[in-house]
Amino acid sequence: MEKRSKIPEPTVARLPIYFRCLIELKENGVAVASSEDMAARAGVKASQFRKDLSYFGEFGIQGLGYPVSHLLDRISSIMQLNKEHEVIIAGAGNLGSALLNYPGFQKWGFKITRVLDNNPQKIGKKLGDITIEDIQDIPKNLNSSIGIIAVPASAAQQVAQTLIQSGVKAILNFSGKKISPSKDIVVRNVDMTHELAILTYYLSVENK
Amino acid sequence: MEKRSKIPEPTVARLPIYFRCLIELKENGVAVASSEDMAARAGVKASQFRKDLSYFGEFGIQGLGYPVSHLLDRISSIMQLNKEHEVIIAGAGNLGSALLNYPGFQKWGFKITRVLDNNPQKIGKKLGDITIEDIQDIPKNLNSSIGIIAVPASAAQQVAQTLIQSGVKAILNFSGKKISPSKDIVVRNVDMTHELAILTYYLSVENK
DNA sequence: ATTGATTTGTGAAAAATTTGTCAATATAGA
DNA sequence: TCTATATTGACAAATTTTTCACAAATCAAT
Repeated sequence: MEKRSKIPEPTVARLPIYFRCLIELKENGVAVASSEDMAARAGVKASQFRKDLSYFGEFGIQGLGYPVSHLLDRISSIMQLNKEHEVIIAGAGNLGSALLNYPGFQKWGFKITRVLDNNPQKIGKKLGDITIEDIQDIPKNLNSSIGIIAVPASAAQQVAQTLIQSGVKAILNFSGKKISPSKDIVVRNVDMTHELAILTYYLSVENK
Repeated sequence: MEKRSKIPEPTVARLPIYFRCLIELKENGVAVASSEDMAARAGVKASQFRKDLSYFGEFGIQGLGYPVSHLLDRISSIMQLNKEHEVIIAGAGNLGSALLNYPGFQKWGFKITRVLDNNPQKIGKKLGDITIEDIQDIPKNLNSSIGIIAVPASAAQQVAQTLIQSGVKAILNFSGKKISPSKDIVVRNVDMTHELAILTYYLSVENK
């Protein structure tokens, strides 16, 4: 595992889409799918699907198509979805709770192991099976490499630092506040307010 | 309002980032900011910031920079963030509740006016100030142009249809299921599971 | 074994997006 | 008023990403 550096990021972002399509096909008992089939399901061009895969190897059979099960295994392995990942959620508010119970996570192998907060009212309370812990008391070397920031914008940077200190290597940030980049830490930002704003922009151009 | 068609979508997606930076600058009492300042805050190159703005007009003063307040007004108006937007949430589960209380929405002028569900256990119950309504009973002509889908994947397509029938023109879809595109309806998908998968991919290439 | 119908993988072309550069222009100070 | 400094807006170049198009490969049928 060393040479697959320069994969375009749009390609990486499409892999989960393909993964989802393949699961569906497998559940439907489809054994083989052509790039046209896959592309139609995924909402992309067939040539794009083939090009995307080509960065990782050759998975198809010319004249036939792609063996669903095999391709699923391969993409699974490329994205590391063949193993379980422990995830820490920082922020036991509405969003944190929603994420804890988000059905998709478990299905894809993401297991929430801890929920943190700094509110004394919440610390010690249970959220499902999990007891909310004081974010201050978090040990240094956890083996969760993924952290989710579901705290208010004002606390985001501080929380990020804490997570990183406890060994988190990848952060999914819902706070809306940009986190100043740290070496070797991968961050993705999801900003739901931005998404709504993008919608209203397009609404206004549609009704030109 | 008619000619601003071909704006690159990455440009549109950056406007909310600029918007957020400008709010911060204004709150800090900064009157003028250069493209360098703005770009550093937004995490982009200065030339990109200027290029992005150039699609919409000229907002800066050469030798000086951009008057924060004026630029804020302009971007506000371009993105329609100078008016309030009514939003319907479909799905009164954990995610729906989280979105209802999401502090960012109100601040940017998005007002949740209705929460819908199909679960008889939930219909009639209150969620904050809002009474959960039966999604079947929704009238045809609401003046909310934005709907949020926060239901399980299996129900997503059906719910989308219902929302569209009641006048929704833009959909923010959290279900993970692709919604088959309808004419004149803008859809954006947020898939949190995909985001985690993208993180695990990058984790594995980082540790190459 | 040969033919015909498919469909992949890929190199090259096209399109889209980002970045660099600089003339034009505004401000502030002498 | 003139000069030095700063910074925009836009054009051009560079880079990235998508799309095209076709040779090579596989299968099924004769």
